Amino acid sequence: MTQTPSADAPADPVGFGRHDHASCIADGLAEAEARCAAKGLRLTPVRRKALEILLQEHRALGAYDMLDRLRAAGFGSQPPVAYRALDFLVAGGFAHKIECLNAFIACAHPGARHTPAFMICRTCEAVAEAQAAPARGSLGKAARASGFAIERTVVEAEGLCPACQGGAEGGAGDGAGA
Amino acid sequence: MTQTPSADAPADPVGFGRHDHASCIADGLAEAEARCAAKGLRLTPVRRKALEILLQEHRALGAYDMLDRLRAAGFGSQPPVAYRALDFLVAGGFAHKIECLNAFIACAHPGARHTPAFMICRTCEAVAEAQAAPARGSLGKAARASGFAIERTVVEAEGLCPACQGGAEGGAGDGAGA
DNA sequence: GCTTGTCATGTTATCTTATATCATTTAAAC
DNA sequence: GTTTAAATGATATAAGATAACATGACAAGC
Ligand SMILES: [Zn+2]
Ligand SMILES: [Zn+2]
Ligand SMILES: [Zn+2]
Ligand SMILES: [Zn+2]
Repeated sequence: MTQTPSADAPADPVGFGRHDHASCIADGLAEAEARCAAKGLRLTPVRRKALEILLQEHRALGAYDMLDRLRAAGFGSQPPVAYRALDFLVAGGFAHKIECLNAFIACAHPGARHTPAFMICRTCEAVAEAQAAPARGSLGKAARASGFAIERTVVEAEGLCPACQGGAEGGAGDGAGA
Repeated sequence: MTQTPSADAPADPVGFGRHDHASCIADGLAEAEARCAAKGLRLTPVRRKALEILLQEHRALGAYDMLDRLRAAGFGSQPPVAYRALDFLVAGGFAHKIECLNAFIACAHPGARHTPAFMICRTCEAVAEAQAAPARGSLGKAARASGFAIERTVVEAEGLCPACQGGAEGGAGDGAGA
């Protein structure tokens, strides 16, 4: 990674808009290799390939899509192959699961401890990862008021990415963003 | 409902702690009947029963759990029976889907237009619904910065409810709530 | 070198969640 | 009463996920 986002930095939603995507992939893989080496984790061929597949696109891939691609790359072809690789990547913080899609995406801020939030375009399926601080807003207020101890948060927003708002698919150019 | 929460009201997470649960059910059903009558929706027997089943507990029920109970109540026994009833309830705002559980729960604030947030206890599975304003916090900031138009948000927090924090299951009494 | 323990992979089977489709019934609209 | 739309019944299948067990790779210890 060429940047090291701090936990408090405003979100940097790569994924919408142009960027040097080749370096997304290269940086992501390099970062993963370095972190695995540092932490004693084993980035085996199938795990590395799974991460590379996720990094190739800024959208979420279902486990069976992943399985198809792993099979095409010469790895095993049974569901556990994909799920095990994905479990490793998620556990290590190299990928996230998008709950409302039952699908997986490479982490855009690896290395930093963070609570991700996702913006998911319902038209082109692009997904951008932002930083959330849900425990600081109204959710945190409700949790404190009721005595609930938050351990993990899922924050996902469905809507339209900039590129998909021009056409006939949306209508609400401003919408809930306010 | 005996209360009419405004969109800005701080969350009122019924579900943890004691309350008059009989009125949860009665009020929920009455509210649904009134709203269906007002909006021309048809709260058929199976839909009404499904809502009653959801209202009976402050936790999320899987579609197949729902199907079992509907079957026990004399309704059809095939998956679409449960999914159609649940789809109706969700579309009408009488229930919500908890994405990280693939399960459904009765809405605790029916009538009010709201963006729900859920606190889910990983031990006792209790679920409390609070109000979220994710578009106002860091997610909204990221959306505005990138031009993303939010249409729907999923906000779910996993953790420990007050009752489950005493025992050996947690440890982090303060934790991410801050 | 061989044993042993650990982790990863290969494979089979099964389970859970969800939807497509078509026939039939019911209820509203005219 | 006929038309029309919505809801239900029923069959089949798709999609997502895990349990269980056998096999293989590899390093530590002897
Ligand atoms: Zn990129
Ligand atoms: Zn991330
Ligand atoms: Zn109650
Ligand atoms: Zn609600």
